[in-house]
Amino acid sequence: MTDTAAPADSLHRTVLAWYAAHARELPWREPSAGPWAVMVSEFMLQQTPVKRVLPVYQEWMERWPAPADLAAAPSGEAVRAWGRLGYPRRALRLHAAATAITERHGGEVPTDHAELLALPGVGEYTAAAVASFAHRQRHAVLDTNVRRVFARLVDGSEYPPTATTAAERRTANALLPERPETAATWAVAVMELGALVCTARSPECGRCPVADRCAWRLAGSPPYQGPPRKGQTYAGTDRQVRGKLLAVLRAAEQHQLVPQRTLDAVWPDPVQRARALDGLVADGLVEPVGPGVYRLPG
DNA sequence: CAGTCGTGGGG
DNA sequence: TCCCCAAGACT
Repeated sequence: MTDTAAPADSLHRTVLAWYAAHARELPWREPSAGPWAVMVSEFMLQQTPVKRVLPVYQEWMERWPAPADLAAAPSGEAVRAWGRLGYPRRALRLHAAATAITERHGGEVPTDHAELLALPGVGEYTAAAVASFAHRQRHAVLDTNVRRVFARLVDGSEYPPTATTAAERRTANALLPERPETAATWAVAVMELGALVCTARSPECGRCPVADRCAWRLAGSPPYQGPPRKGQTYAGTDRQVRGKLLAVLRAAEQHQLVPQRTLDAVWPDPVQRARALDGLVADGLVEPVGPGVYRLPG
């Protein structure tokens, strides 16, 4: 045997061949893309589609080609450059991760999974993704795409459970090729299959290389039966107000101060407005400079 | 562990 | 139009 146990071997070959033929060309997958590039892309891709990440990613890497470059900039500049990607705390965490990498790891993105996990903004998924994609290590990489593919292919369910379970980790590990290099390509290949073919809403099973062995299809594609999946409410919430406030602050020049009344214009309810602004300050996304004057953190 | 945290595009 | 959801992390 080479890398894989017999039953999974055919599955590996099939998915890897599909990936070789259909993988998207993305900048963080180029041979020139190092661990930092992979890490930046992973932060930006948390809950944000590839298409919207691309332009911001390109500018970001030109401006801050290494962790030390970002660490040397004010955190507010990271928030500004983040633009409208959403969840701007990710920008703050990426800046904090760059600082930690610079201070604790000599400016090199760590290779060790536990050290990656210890970085701000790096959870189970991102640690495994960087270790796998950038450092070519053998890790189960469980993101929403992979979980959905395995739910269908292996478990016969249309959707995975709400939170990642031990059973899912066992499945992912059991299917992981032995050879690290193969495992790393397998991880990104399964993810790509979920992103392009085995999608959440309308999977294109006619184009799926493993449709013939998909447990969900073989069961007749039964509709999801679990508990109703949580819808994300947004309109009228603090999140929307925070977004509007931060948009105003991003639009200001770096050293320009924004007066309270400018912020007051974004939302009619003063109570909610104040709560949202306080939250942004507490999160470190906004810096109060003086009485009624704000800016992005310098 | 369920809630919170942005934003925009496609069905 | 409205609703879903997109390479999650943190509390």
